[in-house]
Amino acid sequence: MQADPDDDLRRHPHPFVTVDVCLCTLHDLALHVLVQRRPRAPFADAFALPGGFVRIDETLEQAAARVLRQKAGLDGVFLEQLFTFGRVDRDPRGRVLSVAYYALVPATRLQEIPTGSVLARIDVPWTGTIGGAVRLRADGDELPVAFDHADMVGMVVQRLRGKIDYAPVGFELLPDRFTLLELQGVHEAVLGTPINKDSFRRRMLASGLLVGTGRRQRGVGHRPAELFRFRPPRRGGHNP
Amino acid sequence: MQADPDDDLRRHPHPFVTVDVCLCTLHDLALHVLVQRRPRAPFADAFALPGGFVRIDETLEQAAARVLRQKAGLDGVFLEQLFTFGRVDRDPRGRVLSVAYYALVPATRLQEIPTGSVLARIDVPWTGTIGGAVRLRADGDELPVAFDHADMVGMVVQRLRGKIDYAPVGFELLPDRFTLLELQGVHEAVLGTPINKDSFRRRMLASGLLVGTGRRQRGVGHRPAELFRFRPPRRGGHNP
DNA sequence: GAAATAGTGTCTTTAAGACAGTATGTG
DNA sequence: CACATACTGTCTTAAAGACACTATTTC
Repeated sequence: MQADPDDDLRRHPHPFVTVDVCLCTLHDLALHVLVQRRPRAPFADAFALPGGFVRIDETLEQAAARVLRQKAGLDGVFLEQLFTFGRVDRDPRGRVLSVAYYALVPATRLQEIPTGSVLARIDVPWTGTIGGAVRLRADGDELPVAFDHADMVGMVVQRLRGKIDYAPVGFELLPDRFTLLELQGVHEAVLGTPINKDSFRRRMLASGLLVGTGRRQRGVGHRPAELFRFRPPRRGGHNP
Repeated sequence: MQADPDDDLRRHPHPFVTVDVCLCTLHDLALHVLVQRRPRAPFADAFALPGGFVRIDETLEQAAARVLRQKAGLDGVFLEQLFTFGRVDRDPRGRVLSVAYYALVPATRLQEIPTGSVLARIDVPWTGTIGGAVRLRADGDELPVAFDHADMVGMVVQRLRGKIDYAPVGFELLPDRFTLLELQGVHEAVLGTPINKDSFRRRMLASGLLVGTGRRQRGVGHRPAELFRFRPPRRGGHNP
């Protein structure tokens, strides 16, 4: 941005800006996302991600956290910017940009979801990190998705797949204490492919991100596994 | 976004949106970025990335491409969205969000840079992919950087470091034909660390991204290396 | 021929995959 | 005791790093 002839655009109509939050969790070993039925046009009766306009006095991250609080009753969860969607015709009501965020929570924190909201299973029709829109299902039926939100959720899956191998995001989808097999289940659900158990074990234990609690599972019908806890790395970021 | 009480915000003042473009190239085996001296306040005489307001009828990517064309005379270069910066006080004139893009060009396409523009060397004060602001230098002197643009450039370096090992971005900084050592120089400049030559060779030749032209370097004072060309992968995205 | 980098071949090291075998809970 | 998964140890395989050696150009 700089002072130049473009400046007079400030007095012209300019785009509106919203945030949309893709709140993901793991359920039945599959990624799910929270969507809400739209009561009116556009896209009446279709399902949309929770979102809202960015206020003049809040940052984008604050706006996303506010949406999460107001529409899902959640606070203090993993929240990260995803991408800004700017197709000219993405909202038929006018020019609306959307800064998409994604949030990750363990299923234990989504026991009661607000009325009108649905936890939809994410169906990924591509492999690897190719990317593209996904389909959403509830009780086996495909849900109609509003706006470009199917692209947004698709990009979340793409981002998670690219990130889970070197950034500690898998833990965000699990409760405080978890077994190695549960963690592997998260990785497999995100990546959409089975993982070699032995090397996953070794890799995780060698990563230094896990700290064993002395405790074990109870009542599992077989030898109980040790429960681990996530230990955040010393400094932020990835430092190879 | 959805129809709810928030809708009346549409009639309230809402943020302006700009795009800023971080145009990077390689010069003297170091990453450089194009910045422009600001003639007036705010940040008068400091250096800023080229940018401009997003028009009501263009996508974000079109806006970034337009800025690149108007302010650097470039067309058809690698261009990708980076991040959207939304600090409330990032522009003292008012609430202005900025969708940052980064572009990559070979130095050969930046022979003549516009007057008022400077190709500044990027000084990275951190290692790995930790991230954070960078410093810019021209002729050894540190340049004052306007707005949050030092953070933007820092995030470009962070993104490139995370991406260069599995996505074909290194080639965008080289001319059509290049030697393996030149390609290694690009990777080393981006990563900020030396790379094992033997394994880099093997890795690159095994990647299938290079196709040898029969031609060789000329007049280099030693055995000339073969010139390679970049062959884009079959499908988009990364598919492990 | 000296200097400098290109390019080849091979040994070592490290991480992943495969798999056998033991351990320890529940029923 | 049967069963299921946890956990350990070892062999194999694949990729990276190290390094020695030959090749080819300019000066």
